[in-house]
Amino acid sequence: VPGDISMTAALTVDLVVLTVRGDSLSVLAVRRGVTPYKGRWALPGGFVLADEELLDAAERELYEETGVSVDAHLEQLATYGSPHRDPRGRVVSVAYLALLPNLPSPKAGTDAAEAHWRDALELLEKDRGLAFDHAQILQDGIERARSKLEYTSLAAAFCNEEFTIAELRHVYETVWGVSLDPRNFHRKVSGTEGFVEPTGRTTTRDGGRPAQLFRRGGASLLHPAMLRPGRGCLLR
Amino acid sequence: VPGDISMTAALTVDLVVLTVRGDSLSVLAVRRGVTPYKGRWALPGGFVLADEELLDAAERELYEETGVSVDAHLEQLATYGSPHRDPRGRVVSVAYLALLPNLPSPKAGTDAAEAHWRDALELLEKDRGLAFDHAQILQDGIERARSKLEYTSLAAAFCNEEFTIAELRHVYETVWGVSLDPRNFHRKVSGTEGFVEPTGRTTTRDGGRPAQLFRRGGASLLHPAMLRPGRGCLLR
DNA sequence: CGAATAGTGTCTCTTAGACACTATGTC
DNA sequence: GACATAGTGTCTAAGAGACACTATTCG
Repeated sequence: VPGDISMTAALTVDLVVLTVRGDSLSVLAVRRGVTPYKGRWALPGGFVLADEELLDAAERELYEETGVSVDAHLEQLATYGSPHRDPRGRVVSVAYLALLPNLPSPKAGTDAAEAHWRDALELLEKDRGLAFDHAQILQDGIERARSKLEYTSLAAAFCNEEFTIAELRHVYETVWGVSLDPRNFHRKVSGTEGFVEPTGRTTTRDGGRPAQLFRRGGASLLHPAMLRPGRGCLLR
Repeated sequence: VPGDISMTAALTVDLVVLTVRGDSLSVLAVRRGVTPYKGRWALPGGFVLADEELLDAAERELYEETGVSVDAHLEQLATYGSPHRDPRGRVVSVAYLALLPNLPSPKAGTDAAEAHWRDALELLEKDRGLAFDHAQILQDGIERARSKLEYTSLAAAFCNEEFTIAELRHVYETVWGVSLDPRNFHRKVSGTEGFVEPTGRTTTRDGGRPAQLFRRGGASLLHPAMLRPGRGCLLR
């Protein structure tokens, strides 16, 4: 390691794991059992191993907390390295954003740390603060997810292998916190080539007329974009 | 610093400093004087000090290399931490993206390290490789800049305090590597509230009819977006 | 049958893009 | 005047959003 005035830091990955459960955007949170911030909610995460890639560390933590190994979207969010963000010393955290379908078994392969689904917005507002700077990280993760729904096909990462258009719409409505016209949404999604592919099968799990089932299409960037409604001509 | 299987890493910031010079998108590069990668081009950067914020470290490096302290856009790009990206040991680099107007004095407050403007795309293709993983970082920085021009008013960060619509258009054309219709571009920019504000002054520096001068407007997000032309219905 | 959800058709308004045309400076 | 660049008007095609209407299941 090079010398001079350099400095070393401990290196962690923290995860913002989002899913849609019922009508709420949920995030995976753990209750801290040790100081500092004992008893407070925190994002799951842990130290990067000596010879480990950052992304591998994130995947490992995700697996340890949820049992999920594939089928999840995982991307680097941002890095947080304020000198005193951790009272124990200089700890730099590389945050990752994961988007998951609503899992049948919420925390299958859980080890000691007990992970819980919490309403993401509620966790931000109440509970007078998450541990460390995790409120900021969560806020950034939510905003990233919201904006990526606009111009990518990432919303499908919140759905199961097979899903209906209505379920996909429910993802948008929940993440954005808005209502969308079902008819326009249907026309838009089915008209955007590569967004979804019909499987030929149908389901009646939502009642009413059977709905076609779709899987994710090949496109990752949407054109034209699926714009969030209710924004004026410009924003800050 | 907590114990167990944790690990510490040296922490650096690297800068992707972009500007538009003539008809080329240029990036600030330094020629390495020491091993490893001696004699190769690299992005400017350096170690984070013991009690320093990451953003402060990036601002400090930017100032040391260019003499620029304000008026520049500076944002975190991504973090690169492969175990062996630096042969000297585990070095994690937090990359920042800076967008500057074409400076009258390219490297005013330069210290020992000599920084040069290089054509960004040329540097990526020729020169058989930048040092470390800097080609990847540069690639990511360029792509970030390109996509942010679409939905933010960031293009004005490449211009001086006062600029003409044609100069702003030239930024888009250079960064995206396309040609835009001057008439439609003018109508679009002047019709998007908050993008630019007229100063009342004019200039004839481009020849022809005098052009109005503008300054940056209050908006940072553009609605509707300024979409890159020549993209089909979807990508990738 | 009625209730519920799926999916289509149609209309209007806004915007992108193409391009004719006018405006105002320099040589 | 010729030339160059600035800026406006107009037309067309495509997408967003509103919403009437048809389709297909369950009870």
